[in-house]
Amino acid sequence: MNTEFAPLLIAWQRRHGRHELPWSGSREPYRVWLSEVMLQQTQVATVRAYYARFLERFPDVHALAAAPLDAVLALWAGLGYYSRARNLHACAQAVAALGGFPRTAAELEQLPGIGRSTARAIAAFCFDERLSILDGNVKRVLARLLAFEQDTAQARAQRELWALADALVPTRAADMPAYTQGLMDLGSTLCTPRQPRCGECPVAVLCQAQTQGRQAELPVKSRRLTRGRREHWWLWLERAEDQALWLQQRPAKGVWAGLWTLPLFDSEPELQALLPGQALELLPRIEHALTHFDWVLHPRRARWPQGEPELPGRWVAREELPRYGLPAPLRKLLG
DNA sequence: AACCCGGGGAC
DNA sequence: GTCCCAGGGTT
Repeated sequence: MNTEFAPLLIAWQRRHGRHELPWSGSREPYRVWLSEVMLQQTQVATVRAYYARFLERFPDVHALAAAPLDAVLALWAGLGYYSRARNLHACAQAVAALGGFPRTAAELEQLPGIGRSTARAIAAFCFDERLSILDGNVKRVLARLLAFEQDTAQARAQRELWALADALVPTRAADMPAYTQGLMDLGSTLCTPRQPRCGECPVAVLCQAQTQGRQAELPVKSRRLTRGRREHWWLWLERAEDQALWLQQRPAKGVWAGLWTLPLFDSEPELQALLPGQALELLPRIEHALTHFDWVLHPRRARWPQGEPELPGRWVAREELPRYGLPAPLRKLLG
């Protein structure tokens, strides 16, 4: 098994793998790093447009390091997991100070926003380091290939999977890019969560799940989190003279960290208290699903005659909005 | 070890 | 609706 798997996967990747992605085949650390971070928990289809915009605006790590954090967040807005943007910026500055990206996974992993798997992906693609990634794709491929029965959410299972993954890497270092890409491509295009296409799989002959007909049962994942529910009232305040919006920046931690949003209130009376006696326009509720809770937002629209409300934030002119990072539901609300 | 962090694609 | 996604950071 150890010696048969990699050659089969590599040959398949070169012929049938994905070669048309914007970052395919790149060995430039900046481009590889940017793609890997954007692709964390985010699908290829979503990343494409963001990746192109980032490269255009920040062609290299020095351009990114020199940019204000707010400009990075504005460009990241809508992609989710905003700590990635903050860490991306901090990482760019660290790399610029170092004079370039480190060339080993161990060193890369010390940088902000680069964990074990991302560090190894960069090291494999750019520097041929013989260490395996372990993302969602690889966990699924390994669990099926080896009929790995443990709950992959458990720490012990993770440790074993890392060791198993490293035991499968190819002998020749120069094969690491194709091999690493092959793991991702296999998990993404054939060894899919549901209805895997085992008939086309290059390693079906080695696959214990395929032999046992248990593809649908593997991998085993336990964690089932209970989703909460939050409800807020959202004040859409427009200045009478020019329709400027009152926006406030979110704290550096928590949901929508660093993004700009309409003021949020825990109740309607709290919101109304800012505009005594004034009629509010009730807009349809917005239901926004996040990973850990469902968020119900009640937009209330009002005009502000002149001056400033007694709230944190600032007036933002309509034409200035593109320079601000707005969360996806607000972008939709404003149309 | 458990929890937090977005948004959307695919079914 | 549910599951998943080229995971990492914090507590």
